[in-house]
Amino acid sequence: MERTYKPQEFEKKWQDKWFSELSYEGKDLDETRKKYYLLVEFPYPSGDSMHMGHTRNYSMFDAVARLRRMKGENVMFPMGWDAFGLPTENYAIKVKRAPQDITRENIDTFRRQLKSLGLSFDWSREVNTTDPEYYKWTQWIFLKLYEKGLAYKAKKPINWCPKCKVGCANEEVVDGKHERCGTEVEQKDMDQWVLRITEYADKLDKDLDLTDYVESVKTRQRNWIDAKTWYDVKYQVEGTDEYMQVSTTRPDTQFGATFVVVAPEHPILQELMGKMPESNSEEVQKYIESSKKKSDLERVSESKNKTGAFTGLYCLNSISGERLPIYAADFVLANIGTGMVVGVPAHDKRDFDFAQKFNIPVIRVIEGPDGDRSEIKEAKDVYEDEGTVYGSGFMNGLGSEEARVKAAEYIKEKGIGDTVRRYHLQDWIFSRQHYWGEPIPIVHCPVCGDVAVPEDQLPLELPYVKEYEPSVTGESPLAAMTDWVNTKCPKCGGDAKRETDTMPNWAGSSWYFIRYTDPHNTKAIASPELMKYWMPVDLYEGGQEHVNLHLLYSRFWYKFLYDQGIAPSPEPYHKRTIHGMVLGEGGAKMSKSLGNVISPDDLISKYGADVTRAYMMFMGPYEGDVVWSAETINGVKRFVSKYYDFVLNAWNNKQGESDEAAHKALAKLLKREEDNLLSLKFNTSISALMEFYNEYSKSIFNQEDIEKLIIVIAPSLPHMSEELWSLIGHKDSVHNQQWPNVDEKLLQEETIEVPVQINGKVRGRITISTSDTENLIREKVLSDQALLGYLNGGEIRKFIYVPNKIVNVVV
RNA sequence: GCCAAGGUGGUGAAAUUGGUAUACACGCUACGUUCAGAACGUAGUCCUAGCAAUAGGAUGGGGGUUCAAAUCCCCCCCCUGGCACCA
Repeated sequence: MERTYKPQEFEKKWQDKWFSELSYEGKDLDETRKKYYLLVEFPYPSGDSMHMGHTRNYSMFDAVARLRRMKGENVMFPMGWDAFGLPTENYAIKVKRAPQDITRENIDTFRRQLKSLGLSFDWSREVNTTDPEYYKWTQWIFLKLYEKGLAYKAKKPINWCPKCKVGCANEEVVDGKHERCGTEVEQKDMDQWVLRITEYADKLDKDLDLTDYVESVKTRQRNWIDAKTWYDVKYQVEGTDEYMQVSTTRPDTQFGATFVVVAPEHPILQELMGKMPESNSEEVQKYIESSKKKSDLERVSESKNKTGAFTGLYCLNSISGERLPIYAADFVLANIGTGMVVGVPAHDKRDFDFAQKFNIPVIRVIEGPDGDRSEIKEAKDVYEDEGTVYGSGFMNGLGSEEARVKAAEYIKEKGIGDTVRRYHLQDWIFSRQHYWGEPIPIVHCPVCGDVAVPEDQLPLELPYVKEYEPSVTGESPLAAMTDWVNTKCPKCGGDAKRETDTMPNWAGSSWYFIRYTDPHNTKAIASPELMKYWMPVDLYEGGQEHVNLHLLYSRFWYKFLYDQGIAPSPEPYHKRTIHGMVLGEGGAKMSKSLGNVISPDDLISKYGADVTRAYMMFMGPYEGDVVWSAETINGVKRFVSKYYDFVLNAWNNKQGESDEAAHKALAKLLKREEDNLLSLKFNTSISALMEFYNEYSKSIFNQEDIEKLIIVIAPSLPHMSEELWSLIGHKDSVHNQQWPNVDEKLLQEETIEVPVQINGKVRGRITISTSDTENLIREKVLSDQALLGYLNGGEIRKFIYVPNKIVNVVV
């Protein structure tokens, strides 16, 4: 049969109408309705077309936005552009055009593509991180951080390509080599701006309890922060007045310490060099030289085979009083703890490996389960868990945790050390030696030092330059712009130079969700009333690649603004969920080089926006990766066009009363759609529609039910729903209709079929009334001849009836 | 090594969270429609035995709890992501 469903003939018409009437605006300060702030990660507008991943994520959440609006909520569903960054800069260098112009064109493409999917974004709130009116406030937040001492300058290593003579971003370094030329990159120390995120590390960890993120996101945030209490203790070097600042997280094992290890690059080794016996100092010097040549990768890959050098020196363990030999070894890292570690071979695998190699004794001090104190002879016996402490003086008999408390008291009392909070999370290096980012609003004055650009001079605009390549000194291309660089000091008026580093691409995305609440405000990042009304974000959906850094950075900025009395809540996002990826046919990542990229434009012109969207939802569960299949989309297309004909036929054959079964099933369908979409089960929301169609497409419906047949598909098939709505004579939009309240009575069945098991095996089913008592059901089962056959006249030991679910008879 | 999420038909996947395993869709098979293809329609499709009714088996493997396990507990295997000599 020829299908009448021709989406190309009406989708554009409805999109034009939707977007010209701005019907999807979230209404500010509307206290009559529940507000719902639905945030999807904004895209990086690359030079290629929009990705299938965007298509899928946005389609899914557009259904949620549309459903919630129909349920009467005041939904804000905004969109914008995260447009600073390297891909555009590299492309600009290649084609010798301004990134500003390229970005504008890319955004136009992306906006057109999003609109051609019929996504109901609130375009009146569009933001663009590269717009000076936007980054004015990014710079303003930076100055606030600077003012509060949370932005500071420090020498930090950057990746330096000696061949191209440029600094490169981490993303440009693949396997230790510069992506562009294949040369091995070096580390070069440069003055850089750093944000003191570690100041917020404990809050960022603890306040995860205030949120409703999916558990895996919380875990990943916690692991990334990895906050630990360290115990730094001073050990005197025997025969000298030098002290070693040794660090551990397990002071409960201190009495098992049999040696001390220093990272080879640690400066204390040079200080001790003169005190070492000559043969030892030579050996240590040689060891330091050789380990300098090793890359990080080599260090790790050799981890099984420990290396090191004995200094010939000993120190006194100030907790146990033991005399410990001091070694230099590169399995200890200079930047972890104090770079000096106590070796406890019985309770640390690495220490054990080292002790074996250098014939150092192994002393056990923590009991295993059931009081196990057996000797540690092999690597597999090493006991790293906690337990009762023995052979440890003042800590004897305590559990590991209590022992640590005791140890902390002890070292503080004796004045030999202290506890320190340390994190895996490092302070955030905020400088980039690139052009396409927000200029850092600082002026370097030879008299006054670093001076903040006054607020009324913001935005500090990025000037157009001729060359976008980083300069041969490793500085940003802005350094060559002498007109721009040379300025006056805002404080003393003397000659001064501007900071030429720019901000990382994480900057603009760290607060965009705030700007959406009040995107055109020229006086503040957003008005307090609007922030208070809309924040926090109710649901933030995004990719797992942003779960570590972006989430942490944006929570950090938001918490900082909260502490300044600007942001209205301690956390920016109430809930955070993660989508899966769309993979190419066969399961490989879609990429230009593999040639397996599917363009949303092609799909929309071939199948229409609704089929594309519904297919994206149907492919698989939201959190999982899905594999593109050209064949499967036909199934969805088939269903969508059949449903279109079904509604039109139902309209032509409509009666005063719907078939009772169909009427009830429709009520259930509305409930299922609502439940599925709100719990992000997009795939089953589409199957539910298919099931209903398969069962009731030949049924008779009345006018009211036909309208519901159209409303129920409005969230997931918005164009077709709108078209059908107008075809049956409505002038207003289906998307402005109320989502029907379902009569609970229609969801209840009076009679149902329940399976009957004999000894756990299904042997038949009986029809019961939902109000039947257990006794009545027992009678029904025992009077069923077919079921009696299975009982074999045996004695009934147990009769189980789970109301409305199942009967099990145990014989 | 550690952390996280998984493993269900030929394929993508469902399973009201302990209650009829495999819904829905793809693919495949047969028949029909069609000049042909595409598209469409009807029927079938977890495995084994049987013409059939039916019986037995099956959710990575093994054990356990329970009237009842894909789901809960213990051990093992495999795939995917992240972190990684973090003391």
